[in-house]
Amino acid sequence: MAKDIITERSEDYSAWYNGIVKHAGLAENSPVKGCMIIKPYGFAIWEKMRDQLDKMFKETGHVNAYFPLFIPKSFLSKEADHVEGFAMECVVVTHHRLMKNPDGDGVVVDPTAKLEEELVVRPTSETIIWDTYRNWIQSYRDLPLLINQWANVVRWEMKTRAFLRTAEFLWQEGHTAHSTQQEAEEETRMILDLYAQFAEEWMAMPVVKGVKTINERFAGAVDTYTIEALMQDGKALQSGTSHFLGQNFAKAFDVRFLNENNKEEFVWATSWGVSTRLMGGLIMTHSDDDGLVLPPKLAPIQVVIVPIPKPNEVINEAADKLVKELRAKGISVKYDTDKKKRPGFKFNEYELKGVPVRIGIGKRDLEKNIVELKRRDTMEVSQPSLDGLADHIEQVLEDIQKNLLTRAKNFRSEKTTVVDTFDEFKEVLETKGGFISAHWDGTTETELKIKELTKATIRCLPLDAQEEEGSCILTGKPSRQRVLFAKAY
RNA sequence: GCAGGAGUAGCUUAAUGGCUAAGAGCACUAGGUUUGGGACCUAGGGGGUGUCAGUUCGAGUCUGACUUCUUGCACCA
Repeated sequence: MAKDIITERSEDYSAWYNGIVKHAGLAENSPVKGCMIIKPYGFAIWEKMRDQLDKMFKETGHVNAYFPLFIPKSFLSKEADHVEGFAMECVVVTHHRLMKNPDGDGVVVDPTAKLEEELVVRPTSETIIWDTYRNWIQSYRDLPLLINQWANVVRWEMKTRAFLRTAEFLWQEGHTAHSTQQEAEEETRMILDLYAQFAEEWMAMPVVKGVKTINERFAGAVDTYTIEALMQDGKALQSGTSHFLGQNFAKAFDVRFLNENNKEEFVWATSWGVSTRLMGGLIMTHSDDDGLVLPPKLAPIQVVIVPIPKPNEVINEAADKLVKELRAKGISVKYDTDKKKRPGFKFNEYELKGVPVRIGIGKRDLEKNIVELKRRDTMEVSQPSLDGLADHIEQVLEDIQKNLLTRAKNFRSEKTTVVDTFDEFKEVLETKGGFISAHWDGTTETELKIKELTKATIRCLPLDAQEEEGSCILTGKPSRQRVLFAKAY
């Protein structure tokens, strides 16, 4: 049991989360506030996410490119809403040289090396990209332009938490240009579906697809779509966003094209992204008091084989055969032959790291032609036969993947409450948490008032919401559909 | 950013302002004995207490600034 190492969830959820990040070897703090070092095991998980998403982007016609980290300060001022949204958290480069401190040790900024134009470290790349697209787009024949980039961005946040909100984070940002509004809107929605599919099929993290309110939408967007997930502590996590940008950036950066009728038009744009924040979502969707729990599709090690009590010729033979068979199926497997560590230690360590399936092989097992199999999601132990074991393990991995999603869906259902009065709303929020489905009169004023009174925000207007006459829980004004409230990360 | 709390070895932590030996457990190294859920024995190595400055005969213990983490608030993708 890892309970001596990690604080239990019920005791202190934040401490538990930090404990997982630290003790599962995902990340650690850096000397700079809000920045983190992603360690090899954590990065391996991110790589799996990245590779799959990258594949999905390419399958839908996108290509990768890379735009620079530094953006001329003046670019940020071109789209009014966009500036306002990001101005508060931009890191600015003002000088390009250090010098020996004339008054003592160390180095100081050389005051004579001031930059002509200050540079902003990208908080997102719309501005540099649209400045570039102006030159790339002349005709409808140049469209659509479907580009993605994998990059780091910096947003100087006041309050940071590993993966969930860091000053620097890794993400992908797609930036597309289209000749019609409809096509751009379809792109926005297509990517939203892609994100949702990824979240559910790969992360086993159920999400609600929806539209953001005006108040919550991306600075510079016409519409922001979101996938919202529910964490175990009842708080929501915005896990990915896809924006229909209209012609806002095209106008700000003067990106026009000649259409088929030889008429000049501004192009239509989208942008969309998911980040290392997904790692936080992954942790808080599945993990438990024994450590990380990973869905097999994202686990760097899917199966670990532990010789009991230690490797010997007979056990090695059985293990090597199994390793070979599993690898042939594309399953990543580790045979832990470390003689210094006893089985019990290894069991705990791999449970802490979230390895989905553990196989224990001992002399007694081999005599009976079985092994010991323990699955991480349920902690169930079984004794499958050595015959057809690789097939069996493959099945178990699929089952774990499925079970994690089902479990998370059930949790979300239990934690989604429909309320019709403000008293109920507050009651549920305090005692139960989770998503609250309620009527809202559609005004920013009411939204902000509810936030002020309860700390809950409107996570989204779910896309699958039924039209339903009702009255706003706060003002009693008429409403046509329920929206989803929650306290959020 | 504001208000509280905290920073001692890789981790968890001990040490009324006082003998320039900052103690331990885990981890690490060597050897040995063990081995079906975090083994045990023996012998080792590692820290000058987040950083800088100050008070003091004397600072891990007190003061200030800075820095990082953390809780709450504010802010925010």
